[in-house]
Amino acid sequence: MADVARLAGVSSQTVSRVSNGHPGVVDATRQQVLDAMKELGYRPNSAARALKRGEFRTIGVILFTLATTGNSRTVEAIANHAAEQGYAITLIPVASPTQDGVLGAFTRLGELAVDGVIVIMEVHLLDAVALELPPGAQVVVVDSDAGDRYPVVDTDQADGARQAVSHLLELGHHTVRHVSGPAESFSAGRRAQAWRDVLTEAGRPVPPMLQGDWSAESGYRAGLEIAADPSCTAVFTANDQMALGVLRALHERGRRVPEDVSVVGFDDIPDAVSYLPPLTTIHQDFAEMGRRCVDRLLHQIRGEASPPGRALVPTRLVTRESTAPPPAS
Amino acid sequence: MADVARLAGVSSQTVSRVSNGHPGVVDATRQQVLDAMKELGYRPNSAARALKRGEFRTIGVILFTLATTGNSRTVEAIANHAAEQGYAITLIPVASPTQDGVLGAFTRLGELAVDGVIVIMEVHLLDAVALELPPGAQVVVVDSDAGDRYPVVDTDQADGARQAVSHLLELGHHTVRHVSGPAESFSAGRRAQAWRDVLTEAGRPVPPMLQGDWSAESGYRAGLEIAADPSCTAVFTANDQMALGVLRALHERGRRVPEDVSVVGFDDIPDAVSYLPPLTTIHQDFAEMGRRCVDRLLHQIRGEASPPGRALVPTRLVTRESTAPPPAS
DNA sequence: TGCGATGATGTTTACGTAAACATCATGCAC
DNA sequence: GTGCATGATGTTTACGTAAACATCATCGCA
Repeated sequence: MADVARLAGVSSQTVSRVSNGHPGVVDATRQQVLDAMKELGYRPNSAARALKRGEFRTIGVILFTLATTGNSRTVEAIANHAAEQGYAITLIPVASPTQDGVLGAFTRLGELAVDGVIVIMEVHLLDAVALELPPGAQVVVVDSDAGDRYPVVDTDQADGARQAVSHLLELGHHTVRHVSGPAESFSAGRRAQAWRDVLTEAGRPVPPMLQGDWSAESGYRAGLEIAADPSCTAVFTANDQMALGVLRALHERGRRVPEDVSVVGFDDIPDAVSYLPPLTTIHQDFAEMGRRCVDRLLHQIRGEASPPGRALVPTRLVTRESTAPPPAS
Repeated sequence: MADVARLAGVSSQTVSRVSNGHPGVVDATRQQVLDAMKELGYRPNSAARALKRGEFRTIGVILFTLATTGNSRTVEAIANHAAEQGYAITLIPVASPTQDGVLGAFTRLGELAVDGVIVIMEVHLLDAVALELPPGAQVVVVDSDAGDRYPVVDTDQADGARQAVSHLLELGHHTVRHVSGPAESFSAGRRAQAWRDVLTEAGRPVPPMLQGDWSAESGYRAGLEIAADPSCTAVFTANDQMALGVLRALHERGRRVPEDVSVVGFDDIPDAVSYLPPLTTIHQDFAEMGRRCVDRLLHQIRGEASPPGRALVPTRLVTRESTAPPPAS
């Protein structure tokens, strides 16, 4: 910076003013400075900036994995929206969903250059360790059981699940089986609860729930059980990838979809339209989710009033070919 | 830090030594400092650290999208391995594969607090703009056409594609059609070239190539054309998601896989085993890829000798049920 | 016993920036 | 013409840390 100032024949403070777009610099001077910057290939040192300003213009995102489509799409949306707001995203992967893994991530996090953190993870896993945030850092939690401790940005999981199950009941199915996500997932829990609620409200029997882990493989295992149950005519899976596994199991066991069994997924990932058959599923608006996370966090960082409302991000049913009325039997 | 020093009754320099794990501090003193840190909730300020040390311990990853499975898995592997090395990952999403989008990303990048950058993108798109890196930042390019300008970490795309096509020929197929990735993708180009080479070397006809964009939807469109070509008995798609679309199209048109048509994908994403039928594909080792990217970049950052070899990350054929000998005809 | 070597700890300084304050020239009102 | 307001630019300082150097006590050995 000093070099630039010397070359432009001004003080370093004027260089600073130009580089930050402050007013009160005459055009001729500004141009001189800009020329000098260019000639010397000057880039402001972000560490020094951050030190002086007391903020990093960076948001940390802490999560277990990018392997589930929902997570990676959420992260992408967060990154895009944050970039628009002039913030960068730092990824904090947690090696494993164990205390050690989380602890390691948070130890790193404590020293990390972030103004705030978005947690895409079950909060109770955080409780296991002292949540040592960088001083002054804010937290927003995605789709989790944060209670009142942290602001939460939420998708309307329950409504989505209700739409899925209702859709199947309206088609005439007597009841619906559910392949849920992992027990520790709050989202999975809410989808399962809504499934139970709708059946109960409709006076239908609630068949045993099958437990998966979001992966297609786990869906396949659940699907084998479903295929072995001739009374089952409708399945609601907690995400699309598990639905893919269910479809495979049903196909292998000779049960046709949707003629014999209807299947509804959750997420509406781009691939779902290409499943065999194309999957009826609950569409999630990941972009909106990312936007809300970032907006909310920035509000907090700036100490502004509590962000506008706690409305849930809506979901909607997308009907494709994997659902139909039950067989006449 | 001064507060901690005061409370512990030592100098700030001793606090610094403890916080960085430097030797030469007696255990009793160290413990006092640690206690004081804990009591005051002290966290080192990473901006000041970075300023003093001249490095950020952060790697930037610049890419278009996390929506393709390959990208998100590569990023995850990079993040994990970087974390092991004490480095954080900053995501730099490029809004769109246009000059404006890339330019915007690089303008931000220029001011970003990173020691190096991993580019998961076609280099020729970077050429459109002045590649203004933070001073001293290093670059590693993934699977791209960087020529000699940047170090490249590469998967053995060509070998993978050769394995795929050879496998089909060995099963007895006369020739193989190819659904490629987007024209601007270097990886896609190499897979397509290898496909052409193998067919040519075997003295087989090279049928017209079909162009996709990595998405299942584009695979579906290509699949419809393939289904309309009764002479086609074998397809090699440049990734698994497009293979999913091809499977759907073939199924809709009543062409059985693998009895009528064999299909081979590329990537071996976890879902591929659950496709109908489970997909024969080329396995990529994304974890190894991520590791090599990070190692290579850190080598450069530290100014160490040119990293060990430029060996390609190997690929391997995973045979499942989507391939079989051609119909007797 | 004394002296140098060793190891523990303290003091000074600089990293690059931007806020706060100081200075200077210009122009306008009286 | 004088004085003062205004706007442009320069000077000083502090942000929190860690390297370099300085100091001090202790211990072993002649």
